[in-house]
Amino acid sequence: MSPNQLVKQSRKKSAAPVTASAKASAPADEETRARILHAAHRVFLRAGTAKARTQEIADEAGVNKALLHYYFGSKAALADAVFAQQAAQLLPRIFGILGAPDRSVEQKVRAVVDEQIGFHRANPYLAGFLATELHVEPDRIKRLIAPHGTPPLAVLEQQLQQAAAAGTMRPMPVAQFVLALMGALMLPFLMRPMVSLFFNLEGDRFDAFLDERQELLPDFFLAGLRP
Amino acid sequence: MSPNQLVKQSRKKSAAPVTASAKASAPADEETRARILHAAHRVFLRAGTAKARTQEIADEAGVNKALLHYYFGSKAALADAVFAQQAAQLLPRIFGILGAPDRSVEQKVRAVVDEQIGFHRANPYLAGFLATELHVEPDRIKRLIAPHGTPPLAVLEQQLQQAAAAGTMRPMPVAQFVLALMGALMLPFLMRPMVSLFFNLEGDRFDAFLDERQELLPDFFLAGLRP
DNA sequence: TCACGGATTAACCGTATGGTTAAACCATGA
DNA sequence: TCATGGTTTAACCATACGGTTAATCCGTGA
Repeated sequence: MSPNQLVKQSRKKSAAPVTASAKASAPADEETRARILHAAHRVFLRAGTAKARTQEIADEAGVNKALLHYYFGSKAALADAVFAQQAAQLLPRIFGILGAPDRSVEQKVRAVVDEQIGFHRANPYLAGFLATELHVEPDRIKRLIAPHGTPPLAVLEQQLQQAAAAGTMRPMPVAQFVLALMGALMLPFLMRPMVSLFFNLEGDRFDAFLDERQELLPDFFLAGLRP
Repeated sequence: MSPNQLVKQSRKKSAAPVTASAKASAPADEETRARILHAAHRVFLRAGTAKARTQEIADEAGVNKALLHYYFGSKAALADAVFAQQAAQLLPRIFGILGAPDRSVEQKVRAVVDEQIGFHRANPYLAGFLATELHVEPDRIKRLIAPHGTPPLAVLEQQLQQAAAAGTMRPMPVAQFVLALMGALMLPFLMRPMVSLFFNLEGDRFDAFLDERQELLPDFFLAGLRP
């Protein structure tokens, strides 16, 4: 599943300068657009779209504030673009691994734990940003993310069902299992300040905690699946 | 652990009307203060403190906007009060159950699953609110929540260590286990719109999913602990 | 070389918002 | 009954903010 498959095509009218000039894709300066999007990404992820200020984005992009509107039409539209981009960066990683047709359940669990811990370590604001935006504007995701033809986890579902039927695994609906696994992986990032405070994981210790987690979680979750 | 033990005492100067009149607790109308706090609670939890408007809180409390400042001094202070109150409502439930001295690990896991699913069902915005606020203002929790003398999970930690030493359980640090469990319990609420969309859990189906979850998670997590 | 048009900017605008002020209200007790 | 002081309000204020406008810049093709 490529990221673009997830995102509803929306470039249809990305706020052209009043006169709806054609030439939809790649106008002269696609690079400026990207620079703005990048700046918006940084600012929005840190502050959340509600607290973020367009001026700050413009500054960080090194352009005039009016240019944001020239390219994206409004703060909300820009926020939509960033949200869609971030969701489309996270979800395929999860579904791509867990939904793969050619790996065992065990391989998938080990792979997704490694991948996700690495990913959120490298993008520590992403999970919190998504949770924030989902909370503040719950309907946006329906507007922006396209439903997919076949459920992306159909293969994993079959694997779990067959193993359950064969008696080699505890019966467990995919959704229940995947959401347990993802919750365990994401919560430390979603509530990092609280987690750090209560489990004494400030600074370096948080990293050590993640190393240990990467080690322990796969076996733990696979053990949970044993009958 | 009572809720109040968690919250740093802060009433010391709750923005009295300039003349710092003594009479700290229960001035004439403690009830108005409570009504404002209640309204703030409702508005902040739905919208997050950044998007929430003081006017809306005043309306919902049936008072003039100036009264918010009379009682709480500023929007930020009011937000602090709500945040502290909400954190102090969630955390003792978890630590109270998991840290209890007189229950087995199995009893604790079963109890906390029941309790938390019920609690978040009844307070569906709380988890998202906490995540949002932690993300947007990561330092607030250190300012508002007092560190506790003895770690609240010391007993559980001992139980896990003893069971590991006896070979009846897989070795598992408390933090790793508790954060896996809490993540599994809270993620559906933290990212409900996304979860609902991708696992087809709109409306009633979400409730059914929670019922099923309440049934499955205890055994699943206890199985994960088996050696 | 110059006209065209997209890209970019400085300056501006209306308003929503958090916060303040001065006055009115009202219960209490002297 | 009236002075006191905590409580509440209507009206007001400053400004931060998202958005708009009109002009300028500048590469390109005729």
